[in-house]
Amino acid sequence: MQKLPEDLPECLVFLLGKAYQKAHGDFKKRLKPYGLTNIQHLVLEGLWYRNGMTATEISRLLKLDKATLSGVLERMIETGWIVREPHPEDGRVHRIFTSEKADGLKEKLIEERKKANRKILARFSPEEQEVLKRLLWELI
Amino acid sequence: MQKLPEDLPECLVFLLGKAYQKAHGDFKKRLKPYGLTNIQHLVLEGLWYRNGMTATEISRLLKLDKATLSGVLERMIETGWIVREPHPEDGRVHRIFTSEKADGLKEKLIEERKKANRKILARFSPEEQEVLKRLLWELI
DNA sequence: TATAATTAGTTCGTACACAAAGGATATATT
DNA sequence: AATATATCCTTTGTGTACGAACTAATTATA
Repeated sequence: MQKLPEDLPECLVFLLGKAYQKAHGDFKKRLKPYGLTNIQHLVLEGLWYRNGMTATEISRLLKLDKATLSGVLERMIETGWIVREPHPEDGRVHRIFTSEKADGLKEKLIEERKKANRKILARFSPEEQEVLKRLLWELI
Repeated sequence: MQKLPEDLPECLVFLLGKAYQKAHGDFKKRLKPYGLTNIQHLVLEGLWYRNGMTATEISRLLKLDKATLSGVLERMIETGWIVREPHPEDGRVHRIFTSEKADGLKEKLIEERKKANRKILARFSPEEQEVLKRLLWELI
């Protein structure tokens, strides 16, 4: 990247934004052939971890805003990645399950994420990889 | 953060997203009293570095999509943070300048960014801070 | 000099982020 | 039972992010 204003390149707010922009963009391209967005992929990974969660549980687990999630889930139902079933005991709640279409692609989709991750990390030594992960994890 | 699916916590795509989410959210709160968004603040910093840039130059310098920038600049003109002047020699081009309102708050606004940055880095040792910055920088 | 290619900027469409407010249902309190 | 409170989820509004198509103006080429 070219020269930047003042000490902006020292600023984590800026650096994290651009690093995220890059990683997000790379992964986005990988998912495009599947017709999935990054967030939709993340929701699937959440459901493969624990199928049948409610929207609120998904929101908490993946730190996704519930207002945002509402629209994401709606689109994923329309495109057949997930199904929604009413909760038998609580009329407010709907439980979310992955579809057969999604489950059929599970291994491939998880592998795409891992590939994207490996590509990002490829430029670092194993020690650097661990440090970076640890520091980012501490930020969260 | 609570327990997460599979090896997702190992994934840089995910970690960067959440770290960005956090840093962005913190800074956003700081800027709220000024009526500025994060991106608008970034544009001002860019202009304080080199006033009179065109939209395309700002876009390249700060890695902002030109379609996105178009709307951002429009709102910043409406709210009086910047002014736009036609280029005397090239009819396609408009040059962007910071307003007096913006310049009057320059020191405060830059200090807010630095404070946000220091808060993020506070949990790390000086060595860790440098490593984190270097690794993120290499990603970009 | 007519035409092609390039460049600056806008507009459109889709998706996400998130604050705030609202509707529906469930539970607790009186 | 009636009211209050809490929870689940959606809707609305504003601000990005970005691909794609488009206009207008400029420059290069035949």
